Amino acid sequence: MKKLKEKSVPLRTRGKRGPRPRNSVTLKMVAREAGVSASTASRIINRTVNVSDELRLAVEAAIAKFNFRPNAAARGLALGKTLTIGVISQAMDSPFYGEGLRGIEQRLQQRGYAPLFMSGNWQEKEEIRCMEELINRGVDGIIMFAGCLGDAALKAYARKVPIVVTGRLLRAKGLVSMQVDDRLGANLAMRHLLDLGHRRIAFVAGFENHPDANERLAGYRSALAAAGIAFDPQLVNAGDFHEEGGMRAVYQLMDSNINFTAMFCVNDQTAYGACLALFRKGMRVPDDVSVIGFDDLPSSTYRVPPLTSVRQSVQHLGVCSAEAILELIAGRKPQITLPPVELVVRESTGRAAR
Amino acid sequence: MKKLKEKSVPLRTRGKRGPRPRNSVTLKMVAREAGVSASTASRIINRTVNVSDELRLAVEAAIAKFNFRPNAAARGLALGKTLTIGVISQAMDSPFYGEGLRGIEQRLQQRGYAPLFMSGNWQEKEEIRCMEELINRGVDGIIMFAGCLGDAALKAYARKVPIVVTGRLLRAKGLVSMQVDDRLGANLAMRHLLDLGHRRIAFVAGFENHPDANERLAGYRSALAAAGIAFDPQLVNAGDFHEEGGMRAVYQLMDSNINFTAMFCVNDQTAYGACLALFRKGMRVPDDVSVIGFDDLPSSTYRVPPLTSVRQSVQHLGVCSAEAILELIAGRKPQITLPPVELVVRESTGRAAR
DNA sequence: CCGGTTTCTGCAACCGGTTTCAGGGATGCT
DNA sequence: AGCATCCCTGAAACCGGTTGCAGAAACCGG
Repeated sequence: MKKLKEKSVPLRTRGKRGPRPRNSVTLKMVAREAGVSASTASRIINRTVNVSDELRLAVEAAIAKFNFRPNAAARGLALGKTLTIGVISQAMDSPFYGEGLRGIEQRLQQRGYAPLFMSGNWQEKEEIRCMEELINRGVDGIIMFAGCLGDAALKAYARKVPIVVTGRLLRAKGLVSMQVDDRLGANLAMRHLLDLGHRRIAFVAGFENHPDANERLAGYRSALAAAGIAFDPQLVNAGDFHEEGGMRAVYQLMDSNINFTAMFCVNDQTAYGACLALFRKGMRVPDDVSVIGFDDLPSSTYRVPPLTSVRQSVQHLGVCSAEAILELIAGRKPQITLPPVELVVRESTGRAAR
Repeated sequence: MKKLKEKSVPLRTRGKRGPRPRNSVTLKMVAREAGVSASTASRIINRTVNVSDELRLAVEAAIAKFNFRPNAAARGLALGKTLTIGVISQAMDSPFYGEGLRGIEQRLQQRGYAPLFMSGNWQEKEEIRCMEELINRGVDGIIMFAGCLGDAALKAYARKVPIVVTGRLLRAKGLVSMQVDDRLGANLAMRHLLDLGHRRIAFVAGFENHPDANERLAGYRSALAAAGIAFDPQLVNAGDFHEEGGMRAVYQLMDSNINFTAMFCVNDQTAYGACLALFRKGMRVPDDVSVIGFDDLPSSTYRVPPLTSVRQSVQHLGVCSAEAILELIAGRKPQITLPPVELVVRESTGRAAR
């Protein structure tokens, strides 16, 4: 039975193995066509070393002829990198995240990277799942776009893969964080309302422990203090960063007969909800109540009336975070400066009524 | 100088090659820990064959101990599949696409697949770039979510990789298409306006050669015909599926002193623009002009006033297309039925004024 | 007690690239 | 001419998994 003493006989004669699902134009085929070895072809493609013009042209011709494009998985395996960046956001259909994701995609594409998006749906557990999945897939870096994962967990992950996180400030090795100046933005908004003569200004907050939300609340309070107006807790309502939260806040204020002539909302979506609730209650914006948001989403330009907001260019934030993760991967210290927040005055704010 | 006649001496003793960027827990390490070979470990992980309970437990323990997760690139290379689906849309920050993408992501995730999103920005050239890039990356299938790539090119790609395309109907091998019933939707919208007594109904169209847009226009015309109203080309204006197009249409109509009491817009974003332009012109919605959209984007619920629209559940369309691509990959014939379009009456439409 | 199955396991080929190393040819210098 | 250098190029190891094949062990009946 042991007829083969020579066990290392090559099995190449064996029939084709699995199905070959991809229409594979391989490097070898290109090399053979050009009359060179695979190594040389690879070197020409990656411009690793100089080769004679003759061979270069031959290989380039073969590539063009076959329309060859190197297999990304194989290259990723060999190089230990995938040219893919994992991006964790909360929901793709949120206008806020959509804009940021667009910025990320745009910048990454310019550098030959592709984003792999995953959504955490505002749940820490889901975010962890995303993290693990992205790491398995061998992404070269991860952008955590305004997530709710704890700082400690994030730091732990940062030891396995470069991470950029937005919406909070955090220092750790292999991690870069960036946050817009929420407090300044809130101050701009409040100063605008105060300048218009408003004194009873309501604030619709976000989730309790959300860093951005807290900073904006802090800005609200400091602006009031600077204007010599006492802080009235009745004027502050919890929201959820969505339209529903804005609506609930308005109903609550009005049902409690709390007086106010202006509302500062933690983000634009909240402001949209507030506007709708005011409309339902028969109040006109801005004649009866001024409303101001935060983020300046693209759609805010087209609201009726167009919404006054604090612009933070979420798209630009996306671009910057993409830039940062690439720098981090390259082993450099990212030196990113976010554009300043600015007030965009439109038609949802006006002089105080009384 | 030729001291080695034996050229096939293994080079394993050579120092570590490239940097090893990933925190690599490899299959081999797990296998060694469990006291088995890599093959056995692989078989246990994939449940390819039965192995003794003893070994199974040992391997499982080792996996847990190291928190091992197989490298996706390597597995993809070996298997010829990547558990990744390419998704081409036009822009991530569009509420329309955002919703669809969310549906796709949701469904794919349940099946262990991950979506790789790329945006074509409404340009055929970009879509081609996306296609090529996705194919290079070895995605197992591609979902083309309402793109503008030509039918012929699409069919050609379908021979290389399974494709699902939405927004048009197309028959080809390895390709599945799905389209909502635009004509019926347009009919529903028009019947609603006609029932409210409107006779001069403007239509804001989309791009010229866009299948969805054309179908909706056809529905507009057929509904008019059914009601015995002559088609007036003056009432039809070109749009761009965005707010700007809706605004331009309103300005054009009013500057030309063309009479109308209602507007049917090719999609919700166009309707948003129309509402804003009407507001600027001092017209009230719905008292002076009724406005109806198409898509029923989530934000339409929160417009002031809330927008009447034709619901097509873009998210569900996303879910269905994800379902279809998975079926296609599995070699089955997808049998998908889209939910019917339906009219959602809100407050932007009312009885005709005169 | 022995040959024939059946079940399990390991070796090594393979996926498609990248990269090290060594060898050959051309060139430079004495 | 002789020898060290430098530049190119190809063979083969390697990335981290999967899997065909065959050998070993366990099981079975006669």
